[in-house]
Amino acid sequence: MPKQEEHTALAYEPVTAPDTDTLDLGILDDFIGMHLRVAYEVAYDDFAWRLGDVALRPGYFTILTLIVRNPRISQTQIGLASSRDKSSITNALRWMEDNGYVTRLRSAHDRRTHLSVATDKGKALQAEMEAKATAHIDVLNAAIGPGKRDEFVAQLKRLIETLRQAQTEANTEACAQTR
Amino acid sequence: MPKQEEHTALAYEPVTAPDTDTLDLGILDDFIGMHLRVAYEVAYDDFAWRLGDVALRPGYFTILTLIVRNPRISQTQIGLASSRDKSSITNALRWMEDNGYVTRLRSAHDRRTHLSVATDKGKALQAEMEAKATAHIDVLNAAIGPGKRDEFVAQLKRLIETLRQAQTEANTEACAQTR
DNA sequence: TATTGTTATACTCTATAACTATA
DNA sequence: TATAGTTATAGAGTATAACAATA
Repeated sequence: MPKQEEHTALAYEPVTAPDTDTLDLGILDDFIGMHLRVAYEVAYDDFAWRLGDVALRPGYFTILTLIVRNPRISQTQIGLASSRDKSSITNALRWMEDNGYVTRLRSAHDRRTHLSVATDKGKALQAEMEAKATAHIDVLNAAIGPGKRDEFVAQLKRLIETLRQAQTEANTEACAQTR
Repeated sequence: MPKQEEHTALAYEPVTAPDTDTLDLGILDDFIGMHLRVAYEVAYDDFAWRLGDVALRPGYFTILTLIVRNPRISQTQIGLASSRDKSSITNALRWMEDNGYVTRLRSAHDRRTHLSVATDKGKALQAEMEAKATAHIDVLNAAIGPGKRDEFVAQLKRLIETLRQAQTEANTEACAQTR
C-alpha cells in the first residue's frame, strides 16, 4: 500500500476543479479576521523590506520608539503600550542592550523595576527606522484613501477595545457562575 | 558576578519611570502595522472563544468554507483563496479527512490535482461554525460603525493589493538590475 | 521543464508558568 | 501576598526546499 493512502482515500473519478476565477467565497468575503491577518502580513513584510539592512526586526521598532520617547520607561509599561507580555519584552531588550542601543537603570524608589534609556546609537537607529516607517505609512495611507487614515485607525482601535471589553465581561460572568 | 549582570549593566540611581497614563506614543499611534497586529489577535481570540467546543481551529474555518461552497476545489486553489502556501493546506486537509469532514477525489483530467469535497458531517460543521462567525462579525461591525463595514473591508483589501503590487514591482526591478 | 501535492524542517511572534528579588 | 523581571519551554501559524508523480 503506498504511503500516501494512509491518510487519503482517493477516488479516481472523472471530476474537475471549479474555475479559479469564479470561486464562491461566501461569508469569507465579509470575514474581517481573514483580511486582518493578510493585511498584517503584507504590512509587516513591506516594513521589513523597507528596513532592509537596518538590523532591528519590525517588532522591535515599537519598543525602541517607546524607549526613545519615554526615557526610563519600565518593561511592564512597554508591554502594556505595545500589547505584549512582559516576557516578550525581555528578549528584545536584551538584544538592544547587548548591541548598545539601550541602557537599563534601576529605580531607586522600587528596586524591582528596570528602566530603559536609549543610547545615542539607539536614538540614531530609532530615527533611521522612523524615517522608513514614515515612507511605509505613506503607502498604507494612500491605499486606505486620502483623508481616511484617522477614521481607519480609529476603527481599528475601537475594534480592539470592543472585543477586549467583551472578553472581560465574558470572564466576569464565568467567574460569577462559579460562585 | 551575579548571572543577571552578564547582560545588564544596571546603575543604581535615583530614577523613576514616566507616568503610565501619559506615555508618548509618537509615531506609533499612526503606525497601522501595530494596530493591525493587535486587531488580528483580538479578532482571532474572539472567534476562537465563540467556537468553544467546536473542534476546528479558527484558521480551518476558511478552508472548510471554501470546500463547502466550491465542491472539488483543488489545494492550490484553496491556498490562493486563503492567502496561504499549499504546504500549509496539507496539514489542515489531512486533519479534516481523518476526522471525516472532507473527502478527496482525484481529477480525471489532471491526475496531479486532489479535489476536496465536504461530507455531510463537514457541511454540518461548517454551518455551525458559520453561525458563530456571523455572531462574531456582528460584534466587529458594531465596533467599526453602522454602515461602515463595506468601506472598512474595501480599505483592508486595497491595502493588501497595493502592498502586494509594490512588492512585485520591487522584485521586478531587482531582477532587471541583475541582468 | 513546470506543476500538484507531500514531507521534513525551521522560523517568527508570542504566551504560560515557575522562579528570584523585591515590595 | 503581590509585583517586576527572567528563564525555560511550548505553541500557533506559516513558509521554504527537496521530493515524487504527473503534465
